Amino acid sequence: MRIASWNINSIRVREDLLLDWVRRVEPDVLCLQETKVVDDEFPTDELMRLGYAVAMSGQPSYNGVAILAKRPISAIRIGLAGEGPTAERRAIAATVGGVRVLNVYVPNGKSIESPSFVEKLRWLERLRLTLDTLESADTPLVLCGDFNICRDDRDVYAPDLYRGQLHFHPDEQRALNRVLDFGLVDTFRERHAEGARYSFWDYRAAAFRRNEGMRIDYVFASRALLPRLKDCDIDNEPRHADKPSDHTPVVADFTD
DNA sequence: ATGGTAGTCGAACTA
Repeated sequence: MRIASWNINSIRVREDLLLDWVRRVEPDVLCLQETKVVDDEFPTDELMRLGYAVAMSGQPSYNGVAILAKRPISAIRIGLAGEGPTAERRAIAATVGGVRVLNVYVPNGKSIESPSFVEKLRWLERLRLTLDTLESADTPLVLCGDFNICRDDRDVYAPDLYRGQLHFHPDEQRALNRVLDFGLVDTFRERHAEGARYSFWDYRAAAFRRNEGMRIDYVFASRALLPRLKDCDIDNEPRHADKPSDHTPVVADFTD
């Protein structure tokens, strides 16, 4: 079972790139972030023609998450525990092929001095609360998405430049570790110890050409699912496109 | 080169 996560940065602009990638990689589950469309404008028909069912939670202009699956989708849940209908669309969960899948787009935080940074930390606390109250690490579960946090020095191209700054601040690293303490493991790190493997490169300053990136997108697996992990890797190919997303997909393979 | 680039929406905000 192949489960992938990709911050697509506007599904309207990236529709052809997405469909080409899906045809080539054929994920069983694809979690998308930053779709930036309301549900009516989501390319549901095109994806259905490729055999995918779609669960989505969109909003105008910003955010928006979706889960695409080649197998039937059930138990769809929009948002985090306790969120009202006006909350930003940053989380969606669904069950596919016996695996509980949580797809999240963690707030960026803007800067460590910003109130948005505090909101980012609180959002991660609510994610942990959602796991504690509604999920179990003793069943097959994947938590994936754009977390906007580098976990350690290997995950950022210039650790000494970014240390203590946004995406690489101990407060957000601690908040993410509290989420993982639920019973989740970084599947990429289970298979790859090397640094300089990134999932995001800023559009500016030829960052991708220089491989000046960050690993901020993850596929985490519950301790119950981890024994089924075959591999996890980052697919840089779509970042070479004419109009790429600034993120590239993370792909994890599990035995059925 | 004295910020850079991209998306949304149609000025300014987000990333």
